[in-house]
Amino acid sequence: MQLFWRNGYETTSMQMLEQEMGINKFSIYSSFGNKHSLFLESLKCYKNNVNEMFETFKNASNGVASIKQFFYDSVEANFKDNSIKGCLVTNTYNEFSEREDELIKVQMDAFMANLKAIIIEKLKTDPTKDEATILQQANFLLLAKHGLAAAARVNSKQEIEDYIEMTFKNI
Amino acid sequence: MQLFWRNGYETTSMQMLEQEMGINKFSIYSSFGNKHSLFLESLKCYKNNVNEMFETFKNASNGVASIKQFFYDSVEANFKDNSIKGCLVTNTYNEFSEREDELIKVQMDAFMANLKAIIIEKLKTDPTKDEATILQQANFLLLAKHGLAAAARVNSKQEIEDYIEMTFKNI
DNA sequence: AATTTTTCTAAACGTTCGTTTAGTTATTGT
DNA sequence: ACAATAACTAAACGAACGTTTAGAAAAATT
Repeated sequence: MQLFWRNGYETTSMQMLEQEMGINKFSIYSSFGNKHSLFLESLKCYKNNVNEMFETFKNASNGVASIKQFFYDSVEANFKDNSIKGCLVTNTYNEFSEREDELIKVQMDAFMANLKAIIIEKLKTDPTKDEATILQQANFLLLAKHGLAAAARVNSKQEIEDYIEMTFKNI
Repeated sequence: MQLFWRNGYETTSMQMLEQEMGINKFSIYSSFGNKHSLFLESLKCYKNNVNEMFETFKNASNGVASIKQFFYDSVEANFKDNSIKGCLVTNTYNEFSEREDELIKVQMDAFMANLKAIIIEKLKTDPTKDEATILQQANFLLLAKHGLAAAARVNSKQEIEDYIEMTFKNI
C-alpha cells in the first residue's frame, strides 16, 4: 500500500513490492493472485486505515465544523512521518481517470459517495441551509478535497492549511 | 503532446507515439533524441499552446476579475473537443512529484512562478488588499488552480464551474 | 543520368515488465 | 519417524518497454 500510495500503480514494480514486502514474488502471487489484485487489496487496506478518521468524522457532534476538522485531520495524516503522498484514492482516481478499469472505478466511486454522504449529513445540521445549497456545498467540498489531496503532493503543509481556511470561509 | 497530456509520461509508449505522430520510431529518435526529450518538447509545445491564454490574462484590463476569467478560460480549454485531460503541467507535476527529475521540475516551477506573478499583479490592482493578503490569496488561487486542474479530469464541467464561483467568493 | 545525401521502414537490440515453473526447505499431521 | 503438505528461493517465461542498427526508397546535388 505504501508503495502504491507513493508511486502510483504503474510505477510500482513487482521488484519494488518484493523488496518492500520482504517476501518473494512467488509468495506475493500465491497470496494475492496478481499485481492488480494486490493493488485492490491495498485500496481496501487504505480504506481500513482511514476508516478511523471517517468514523470520527461521522460521529462528530459539532455539525458543520466537523467537516473542516476532517479536512485538517486528512492533511495531518498526509504529512505524517515525512511521507508526502497525498491521498491514495485521489492519486488512483487521477491515474485511472483515462483507463477502463471498472473494478477500480467502483471502489473509487463508493469511497467518494461515502464521503459525500457524510458531508451532506453534516451540512444538514445547519437549519439555515436549504437543500440546494447543501448539495452545491457538498459538491464544492468534495471537489475541494480532491484538489487538496492532489495539491498536498507538491505544496507545503502550511499552504494546504491556509487553503482549508479559505475554503471554509463560505461554508 | 496530446498523448502525454491524456495518459501521462509513463503510460504513453513509443508505439503509441509512433501511431499518433504517423512516423516511424527511428524518425522520432532522430528528431527528438529520446522519449524524455520528446516529453520536454511537448511541455514547451503546451506552453506555447496556453501562451495565448496567458497573454490575454496578462493584458486584461479588468484587474482582479480577470483572474476568474482566466480560470474559466482554462476550464473551457480543458473541456474542448471532449478531451478531458486536465492540465498537462498539473498532471506532470503530480506524476513527477516523487521522482528526481530536475529538468522537469525546473520547467514546472517556472510555469507556476509565471502564473503566480501574473496573479499577484492582478491582485495588486485592488487597493484595498495589503501585501500579506495578496500573497495569501495568490497562494490560495495557485493551489485552487492546481486542484481544479486535477479535479477537471474526473468531474463535470458544471461542477468545476460551480467550484470556481465558490472559490472567488472571497477574493 | 549518376551519385551523394537524406528519410523512411523493418527488424533486432538489451532490459525490464508481470507472471509462471521447477526445485528446495520448512512445517504439519499421523 | 516419516510421509504429506505448505512455503520458500531461484531461474526462466513471453511480452512490451525504450532504443539502435541495417538497408531500402526518395530527394537532392552535381
